[in-house]
Amino acid sequence: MSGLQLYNSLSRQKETFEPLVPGHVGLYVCGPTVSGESHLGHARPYVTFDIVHRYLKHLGFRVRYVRNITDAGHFEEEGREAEDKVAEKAKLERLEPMELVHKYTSLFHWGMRLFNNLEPSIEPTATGHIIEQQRMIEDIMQKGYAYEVNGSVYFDVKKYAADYPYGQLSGRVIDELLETTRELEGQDEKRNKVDFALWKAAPPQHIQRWPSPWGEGFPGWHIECSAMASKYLGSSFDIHGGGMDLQFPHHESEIAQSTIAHGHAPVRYWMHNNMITINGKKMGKSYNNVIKLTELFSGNHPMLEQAYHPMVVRFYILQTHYRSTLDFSNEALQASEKALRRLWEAYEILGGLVPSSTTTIASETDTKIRALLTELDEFMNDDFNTAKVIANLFEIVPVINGIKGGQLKPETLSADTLTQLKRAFKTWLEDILGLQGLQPAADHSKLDKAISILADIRKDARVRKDFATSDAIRNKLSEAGILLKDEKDGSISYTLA
RNA sequence: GGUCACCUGGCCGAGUGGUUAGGCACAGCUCUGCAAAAGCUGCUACAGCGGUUCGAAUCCGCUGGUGACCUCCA
Repeated sequence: MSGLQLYNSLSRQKETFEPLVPGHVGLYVCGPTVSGESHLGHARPYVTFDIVHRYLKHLGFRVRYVRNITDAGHFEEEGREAEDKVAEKAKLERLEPMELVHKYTSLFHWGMRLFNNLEPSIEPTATGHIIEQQRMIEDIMQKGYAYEVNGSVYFDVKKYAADYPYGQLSGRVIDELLETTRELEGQDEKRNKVDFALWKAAPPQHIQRWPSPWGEGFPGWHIECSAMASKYLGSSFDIHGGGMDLQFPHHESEIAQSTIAHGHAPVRYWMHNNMITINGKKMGKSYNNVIKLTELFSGNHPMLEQAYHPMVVRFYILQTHYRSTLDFSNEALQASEKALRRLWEAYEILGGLVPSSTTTIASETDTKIRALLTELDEFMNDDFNTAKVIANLFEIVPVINGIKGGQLKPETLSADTLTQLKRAFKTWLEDILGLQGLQPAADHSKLDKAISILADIRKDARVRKDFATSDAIRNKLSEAGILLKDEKDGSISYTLA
């Protein structure tokens, strides 16, 4: 078996992963609500589950990864009447709902691509599955766990809780929920405060609306995920992921709905990533402390000291375990940038190392490298501990640099280990962690030539001990953002700042 | 108010009851005309107070602090 252990939010412990269908994995992740721009906080689940996706593939599973686009607009109940988030924003921006949704979907995809997240297998939209959602609602009503009031349909949580275990995932106790003193307006229609809407009647001004057996309206908060997950992954599937903040009520409601509709719990393993915080507080719209991806990548935000490359952000996310909070700071991002540069440079250097012809008995270092590589699988199998994987890769960096810099003899590594090492770095950095170099892949051949001309002049000057000239060349290039390095072998290399 | 987490060295962060996580920063050294890079070395912490234990940052309790969820939220 794979030996993969993952933390199941449902049981609150690590469990051995065993797919329902051998060799196949069904993975569902709650996607974005495309009524606005994605921000740094949104980056976390999609990077996290991209790693899950990639690693499962690496283990040889065939993965069907479904990630929805919420484009129907969940309504909000804090005001007097339900209002459609999407429609509301559209009015402000004078856009058609579908136009708005399209714009932010595109922007979301743009961000995902920059993060080098693999595409999901299926990316279903809520608006594209109205029929499926209605069918599911009807089914639940027939089974007696939902009721209609004034064109809206609500799920009867109290009744459900009497017949099935409720609140397991989020640790809620139904009686406590019922007793909550919290008063929310516009809840008169519900039999109990804990009930949630499956279908909501659309007020006249509501732009998004669909005909239904209960009149014109739109789907409730949670039904889309259940309907689409079961359509594409089956009534029972392996892994459902999302942010911790979705555990309640979203995921708890999904479980209840699906359990009634299908007669059994929908998901075997629930995975939840922790939040990204900023100054210790969760980054979120309601806190008004978000940094949008466009701002992050451009540096155009009062809290940002500079722009951050998407790969830096990805790396920064991966340096922490996904179930820990991750605090944003310029210092942390900048540390990640330097670290990633060093790691990637070592990776490139590694590619150029050639095995020593000298045959030697395995050195201590050689043995250590092999051990470090072996551990990578263990770390990843232990609930996707990318932080430890990266730590081990960093332990290897001085060996690579040492061989290149001459501090270590080439025969320190056996040919076999070197081959393994090269393959491992490729596999782990590129395939599993999904990292890329920071240098844009643009064509630099002309720049290369220009620099090499300057480098030659500088070399001449140095031979003549005309250090004034040589230093001037280096310093001026440095001001232009081009850093020259005199290598030990007399060659000159450069990097772009 | 209820439920549940978390509190690690200058900063970010991993963590198993007994062994240096790692990164960034910093200091010294090697290399270098100088620099950069690289290498080596150093910096050894676990909120406080009790308890369990031969031994606890790691288990238990109390106190303090922070946060999340309970309402749309990744």
